[in-house]
Amino acid sequence: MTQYKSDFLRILEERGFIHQCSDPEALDEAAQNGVITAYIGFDCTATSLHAGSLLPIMILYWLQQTGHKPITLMGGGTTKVGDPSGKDESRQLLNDEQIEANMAGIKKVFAKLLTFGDGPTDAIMVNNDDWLKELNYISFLRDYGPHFTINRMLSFDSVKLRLDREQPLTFLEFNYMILQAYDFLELNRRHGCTLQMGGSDQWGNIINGMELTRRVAGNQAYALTSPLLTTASGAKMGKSASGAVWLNGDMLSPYEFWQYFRNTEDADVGRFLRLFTTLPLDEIARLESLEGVELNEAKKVLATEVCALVHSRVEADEAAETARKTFEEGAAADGLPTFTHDLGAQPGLLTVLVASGLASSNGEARRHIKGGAIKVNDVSVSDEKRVLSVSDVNAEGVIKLSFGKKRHALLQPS
RNA sequence: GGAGGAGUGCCCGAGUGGUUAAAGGGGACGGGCUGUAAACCCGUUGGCUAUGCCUACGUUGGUUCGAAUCCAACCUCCUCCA
Repeated sequence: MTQYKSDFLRILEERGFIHQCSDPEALDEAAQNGVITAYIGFDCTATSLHAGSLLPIMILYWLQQTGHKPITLMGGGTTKVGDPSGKDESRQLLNDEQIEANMAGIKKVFAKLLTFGDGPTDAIMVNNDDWLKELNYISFLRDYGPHFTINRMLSFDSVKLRLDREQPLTFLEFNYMILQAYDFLELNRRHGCTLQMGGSDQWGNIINGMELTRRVAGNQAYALTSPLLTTASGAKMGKSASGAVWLNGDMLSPYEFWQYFRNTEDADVGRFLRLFTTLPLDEIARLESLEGVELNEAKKVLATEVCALVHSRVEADEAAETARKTFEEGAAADGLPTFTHDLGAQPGLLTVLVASGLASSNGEARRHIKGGAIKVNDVSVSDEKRVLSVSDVNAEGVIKLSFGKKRHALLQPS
């Protein structure tokens, strides 16, 4: 491993963010001698990013913390075309208003970790639609087509894999590479951006952009990728029982977000602490050396720290406290997901479970009751005809519903 | 343009006239064991106003008492030929 001299690369290296880097020595040099401007591209297909995007966001965080300028590139233009990589169902195409709304939602998370503004190291958010929509096919081909050889494009893993497996690769997809490369060039021209970062699966695309920038603009540029993030047991990052692990509070409560990280597998604790928190490395080393039950303490620290970064310190502490009451005291902590329901008509448990979001249909609720997964005020229920009434309301004025050991909701009588 | 093959539930994949809401596996969820972990074992894995009804095997029609299964057209993909 290279011994990096710049703060930026040294920190990324120490914390496990680096998978590949195009010219480490030169980039290290550049990062020492001045401000580098770097970008990462993000999808804007939803109003929030999810946990899978946390890793690139943290890279941008460290970039800015070490005195450089982050650019968050929103793929507004590419979103309009639709991502072709999903084979059968082509993603629904979004219109300008939706994309606009999504970008606004996503920016809320960036704003928690990055400082935006006009200063030399302030972050900026740009939308590739700004330049992609202006492109003229013929002049684009003439200006940039000569810089890409099919021979070379065919040699990229992303392409080779598809061809080897005899899966179709459409011309549209094939062109994505070029559009992405063009983004890099455009950012270089507009903002002096010299580094693109991304997941290891983006390596080929990034290299293309780097070379295009060098050929057309004559500027040295760099590529840096991070490892593809999966849990120790191989699952993709960012899915939980209740769906995607959104970063925005209005999509997923801080408490549920906290729970996601609290449930990290043992084998991932150290890695995640390095990647997703800003704790000093010696502190992390201490935490990950804990064993058995004690490691749970490290998981709580992990959950609270990540939650504090993405939401706020106050919300993180509240989430930790809610979890403590719920799991360590078995109480009905008021920070649990809460919903209101009328008890006047003595609603059936099935209906209420669906209303709470713990089950998505009566049938599912029924199965869960049969499977012994449902509790009302911590008492198992086996009767699917069970009805709720005011007599079920506990001393705190709510009814606690549980699905399994981990998911709870409070019913507030209305 | 010609000749063949394929399209099944979240995914992979069996089924080739009724007993099929559809084998098996994966994933996911729940239970057990634990530490709100992993591994392992067990269970569940269309919907509903529910001894019944509705939706579902690429799409639309047809044959039949009855179709995922047979027929026709169409759509999509793959292979070979031109």
